[in-house]
Amino acid sequence: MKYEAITIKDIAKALGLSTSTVSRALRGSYEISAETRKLVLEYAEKLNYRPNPIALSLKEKRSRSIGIVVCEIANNFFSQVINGIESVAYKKGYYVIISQSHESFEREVANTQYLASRSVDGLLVSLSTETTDLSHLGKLHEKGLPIVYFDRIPEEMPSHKVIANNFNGAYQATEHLIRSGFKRIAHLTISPHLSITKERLAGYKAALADHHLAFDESIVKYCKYGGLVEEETEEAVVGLLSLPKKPDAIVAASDKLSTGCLATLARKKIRVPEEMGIVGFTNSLVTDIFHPSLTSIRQPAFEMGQVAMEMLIQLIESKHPVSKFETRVLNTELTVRSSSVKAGQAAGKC
Amino acid sequence: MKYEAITIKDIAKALGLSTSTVSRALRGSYEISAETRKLVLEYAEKLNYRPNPIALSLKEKRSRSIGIVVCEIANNFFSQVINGIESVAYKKGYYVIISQSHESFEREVANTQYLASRSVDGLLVSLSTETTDLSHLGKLHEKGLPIVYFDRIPEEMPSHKVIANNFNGAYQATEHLIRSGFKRIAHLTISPHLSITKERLAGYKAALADHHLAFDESIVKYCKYGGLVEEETEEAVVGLLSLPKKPDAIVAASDKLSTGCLATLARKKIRVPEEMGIVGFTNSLVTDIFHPSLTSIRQPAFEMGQVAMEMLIQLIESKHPVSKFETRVLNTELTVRSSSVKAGQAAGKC
DNA sequence: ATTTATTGTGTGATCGAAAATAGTACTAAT
DNA sequence: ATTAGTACTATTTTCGATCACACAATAAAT
Repeated sequence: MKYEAITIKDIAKALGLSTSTVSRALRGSYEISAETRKLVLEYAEKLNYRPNPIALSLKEKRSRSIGIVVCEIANNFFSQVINGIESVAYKKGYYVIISQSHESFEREVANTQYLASRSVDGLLVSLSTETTDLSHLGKLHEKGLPIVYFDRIPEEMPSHKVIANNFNGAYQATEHLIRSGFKRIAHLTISPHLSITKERLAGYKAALADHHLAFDESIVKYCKYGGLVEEETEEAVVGLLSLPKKPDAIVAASDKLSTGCLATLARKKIRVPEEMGIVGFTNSLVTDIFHPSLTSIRQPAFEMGQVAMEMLIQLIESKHPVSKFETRVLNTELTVRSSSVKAGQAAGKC
Repeated sequence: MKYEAITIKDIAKALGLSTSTVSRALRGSYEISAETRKLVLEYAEKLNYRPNPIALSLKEKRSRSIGIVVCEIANNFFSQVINGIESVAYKKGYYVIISQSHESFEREVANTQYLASRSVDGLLVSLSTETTDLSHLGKLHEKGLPIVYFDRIPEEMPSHKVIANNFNGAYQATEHLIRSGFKRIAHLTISPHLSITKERLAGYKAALADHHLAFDESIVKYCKYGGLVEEETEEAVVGLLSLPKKPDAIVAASDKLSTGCLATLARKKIRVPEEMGIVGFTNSLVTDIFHPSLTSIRQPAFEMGQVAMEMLIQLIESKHPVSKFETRVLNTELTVRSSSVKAGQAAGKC
């Protein structure tokens, strides 16, 4: 059972022309007579002819499609990034193939290989939490496949990159909690080797230092799968709660960690923000209707997707091999809601 | 700048063999001597040879990949369905290409055309709200492309289909509100011609009828884009609130409608459930931490994806054209939380 | 009348892999 | 000695589209 499309041969045979004449007529080549062109175009239109992209890919070694590799699409941040990518791709006539690694290194490798061999013209990649070995991407880069990294980037790879200002985001979050009167602020974050983890941790530390609070490694909790596994978040939060010197606030470094944290605290009947303040990195659209509403650091996800796609197109369409690479840093945005402001305490004041 | 992979020709040249010998050796054909086979396999292994899927697709008119067409991936329900699809596809060695229509008929047509011409072996489709003309799908079906529809299905198209028991879901939701003491229950739903809208509306009506409540068309609000456009939901809810005979509860028919409804009520300072009860169709994982926590009808999204993919594989791998089609109906699940239960009122009793 | 442009169209190679077909070389059977 | 059979390997075609090149027909220039 297979779908059979109309080919250039069918048209050629039907009109008694050669395939190359038909091809040229369809592409509007100047060397074809107006009559023949009209004949071919009308017939092609009637039969709803579409050139076979597979054959074109094979011939031209390009496909006008690009591949996306992310850990999960069931995630506000990534699905918004993808929408940004698509908005630019659609305008420029590129098709987008989305694949998920589910935070598995093996799946990430399989996906990048598949996409590359499928003649995508370029890749947009955000690393899985498991990824430390980058050779699968290094090899593709060496072979000249354009790659732009976003969000979770490999520091040492020479390529265009787009990230949020994670340092600033975490700094803002932490400082906001300090100014709201919290004294012992924990950090709930992802796998320690990810770029975003390091950047956010650095911002968190800097804010503590600038406000003369001691950094305490014991209240930094790393969730290997960034909240993808629910129990992991619960365990981390419970771990914080059972410390002898309990924290009074948490900076959560991702969407799932923020919601997982809120949910765990609710189950444990910890009142937020009275007993525990929270600021979360999240791109959820429903932070308003959380209980309590969640003070959040929002990343410019849609914009990140747009910028990444624009950079990728620039690489793809560049006539010369590009060797000067750029890292774009986009600003985050703090929105104060109830989860970080105790009653009677005005936020923002010192 | 293009990625160059190793081909069968490179191997043939390097080893002084013909391409067909290499091809057969790689495929383990019996007619190749053990020595030659070993030589080729080892060399191919060393160079990390991978057959070019584009060339294979062109030759064999199949690609071991399938296409998904949904309106939006930034949606709990659909991203969970996709995960279900992927879980089966991965096991069976199929690749998955995801595309979004963003509720636009035009994009849906473009996506299906593109996927078909890219030699996907089959399609998994959930219609956009704009779609009424089905000829793009009809043509592909006639040409023998296997298609399985899920969730938003075209009733008249002969094909396998998977849906949730939308009638029952809406019936349960409505009946639960009635039993919780609500007297005038509105219905907030999607575009009227979608299958899910009709099924849910029928369930809603049936529950009203069975409990001797009158059906009132004026408190059924249709949101053309199903909540994709925020203002639309707000407008619908405000419309309900400004009626002379205001409803005291709402059954919301989708994820975005449920959260949009909660958010609008919060902004308007309407207390839920005291002034307005809500039950929402949603697959959100964070219904617990909504304020108030949201009584929900959950659809078996992951399972729906699995079933759809299994059905599609069955169509693809069938030796004979399939003409007997099946519609699988999966059960929904009602979880009672605070948004539908007034203080002092036990839910579930009559 | 012959040569030279110009214009329009056909032939065949190409992309990568697979397979139908065609050899070749050798052994075994008659 | 001739033929049949076996065990390999090579040649060529195929998939759909494009393009370099070849060539034919006509018109214009000599």
